[in-house]
Amino acid sequence: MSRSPRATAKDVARASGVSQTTVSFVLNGAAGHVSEETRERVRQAAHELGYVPNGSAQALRKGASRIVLLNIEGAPTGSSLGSYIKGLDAELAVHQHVLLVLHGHLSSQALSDVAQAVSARAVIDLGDAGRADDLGTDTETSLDAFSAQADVPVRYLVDRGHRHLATAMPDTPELRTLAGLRGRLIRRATHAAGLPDCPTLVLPGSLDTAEERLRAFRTEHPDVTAVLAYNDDLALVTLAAMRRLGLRAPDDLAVIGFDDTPHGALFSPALTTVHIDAEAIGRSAARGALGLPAADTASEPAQVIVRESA
Amino acid sequence: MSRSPRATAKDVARASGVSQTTVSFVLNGAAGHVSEETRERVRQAAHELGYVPNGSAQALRKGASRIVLLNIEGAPTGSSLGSYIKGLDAELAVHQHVLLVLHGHLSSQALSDVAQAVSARAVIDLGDAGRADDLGTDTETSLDAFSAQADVPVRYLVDRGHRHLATAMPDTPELRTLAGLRGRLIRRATHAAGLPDCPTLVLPGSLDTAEERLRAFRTEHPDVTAVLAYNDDLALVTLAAMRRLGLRAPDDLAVIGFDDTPHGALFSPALTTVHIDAEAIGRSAARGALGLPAADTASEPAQVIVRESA
DNA sequence: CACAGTAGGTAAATCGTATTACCTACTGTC
DNA sequence: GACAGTAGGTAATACGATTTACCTACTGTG
Repeated sequence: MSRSPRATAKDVARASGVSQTTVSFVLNGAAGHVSEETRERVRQAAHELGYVPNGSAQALRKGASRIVLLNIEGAPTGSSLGSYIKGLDAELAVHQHVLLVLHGHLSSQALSDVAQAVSARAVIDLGDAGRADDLGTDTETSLDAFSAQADVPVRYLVDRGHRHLATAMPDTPELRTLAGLRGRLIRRATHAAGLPDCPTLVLPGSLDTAEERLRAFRTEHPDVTAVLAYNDDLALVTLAAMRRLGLRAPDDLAVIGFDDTPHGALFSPALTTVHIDAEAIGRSAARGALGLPAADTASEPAQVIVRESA
Repeated sequence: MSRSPRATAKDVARASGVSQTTVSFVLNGAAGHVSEETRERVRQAAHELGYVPNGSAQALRKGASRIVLLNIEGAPTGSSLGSYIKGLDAELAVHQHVLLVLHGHLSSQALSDVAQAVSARAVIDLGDAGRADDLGTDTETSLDAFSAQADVPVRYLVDRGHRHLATAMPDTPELRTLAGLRGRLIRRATHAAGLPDCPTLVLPGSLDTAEERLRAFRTEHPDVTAVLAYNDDLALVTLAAMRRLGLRAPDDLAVIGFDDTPHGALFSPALTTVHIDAEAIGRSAARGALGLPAADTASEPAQVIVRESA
């Protein structure tokens, strides 16, 4: 079917007895006047030869490739970030683009170097929120959308009578920028709800240290009755530490996660969490990156999945 | 520092008073005779202009880009696959390559089309194991290395007196190929250990159905005393289903996971799991893809992290 | 002095595509 | 029958790098 050196536009031209120019016109549906017969002949030949345009050549000529860069700063893609990527990827695929995910930690400079190297069509930098420290501007980035629904769980907790909330944040540098953003949004939401200041419980991955930290936090902030964790993983750490300390959720302390990962339901007590339509956010981020008008289907609002822990 | 249109080799040439040919020779450290003075002058100019070679042009000329494709078939990167990617990414970065991760589900054809479109330097296809159905050939792909250490947990269980083992596999199509491979390797290991046939417990993500399935499985295979799950997530589903049925691990049924994810330690009973040096496997996969000799530092062997569940 | 060899460098072709600027019929209109 | 307009198409160039083939001193050697 396809010989070793793959067919070029010139090959297609030769096979269909026209010039390479015409091939290009036909295959790009461009303006050049070409008769319907010829169009068909060219399409045929292209199909038979298994012609796939060389992306590098296209990128060189047009100044931009069909690659969109996503920098996730080493964050794990298991949670809603995974769905986000899925949506992004799917929507890009519709428009013949591919998503290039950078899992490493890059400086802003390194990132833009890679961007140039592949002539990226667009760059989505989830580490950017940490660099540009002015959350005030309404850039409405995907990150914003990602974390914006912080007030949904806050309202839920308030409705249940909680007034002293706290956030649980990871101490790993990988997540600092993303976590920082979500933390600020939560604080903004509590403030808007007229609640007192919202202290932060910094938790490590290790259970031993977590227990330690939680104990200290409880004595320092005895009036806190509910914890909003950065994500489900951290919420589970909190619950596990509570179990060690003999505390029960939600009575001693209510815990609510973020992301609706599968693990949450398995735990005992089952984790109450916030479901975000990350896939839709990803799709809309894709449209944004490509400069397309916003999609017709908006994303569903955030939703509290009520289980046992809050 | 860097004006809008980024500097090309021609700009560097002009700035340092040489031809573009010379610039290319200097920057690639190639054979062409160039005096040390000139070299230095060119490097200076390149640095000052913030010159980054245009990857598309390079790819076009050389026939291959500095991009390596990884198809993960939509699998979540939270577990050891995440570490694998991290290692792959890091090692590739050392050699100035970038990893392009495809999260969608592509046909073999679509994959090779993308590969051509970006002139990929190499393609690593984790879905490939499912397509090429002859596990017999010793291709020693990264997948092989990935799942090869199946006999470590089997030996561990046998040492503890278990003789009737089972595997727990997901019913999601995303993971079928990877899971299938690991399942076959486990079966091969049990067979090599002279154990009786090893039935498969197919588990869904939903806890309700899981409970159902487990109950049925227990009546059908009453002699099974230990379960090797495809990964930690599935192991936790098993444990949660057991709790619902009033079963205790490890006494009623021993459960062992795969991947050593953080959640395992949080659970009660804490999950016994298999730690794989996935990052090293990733690094070596990178070297393989680039055609480099195998690294000096081999990966550590698989290791059972003994906690409570087995 | 003639001639080879080398150090230091450059012009030009090439990769595969998109696009601009042409060019050649042919048709209709007055 | 002159002239405009259009349908259908092509030649040539540019994108930015790599690489081959060449070119010009200059140096040493017999």
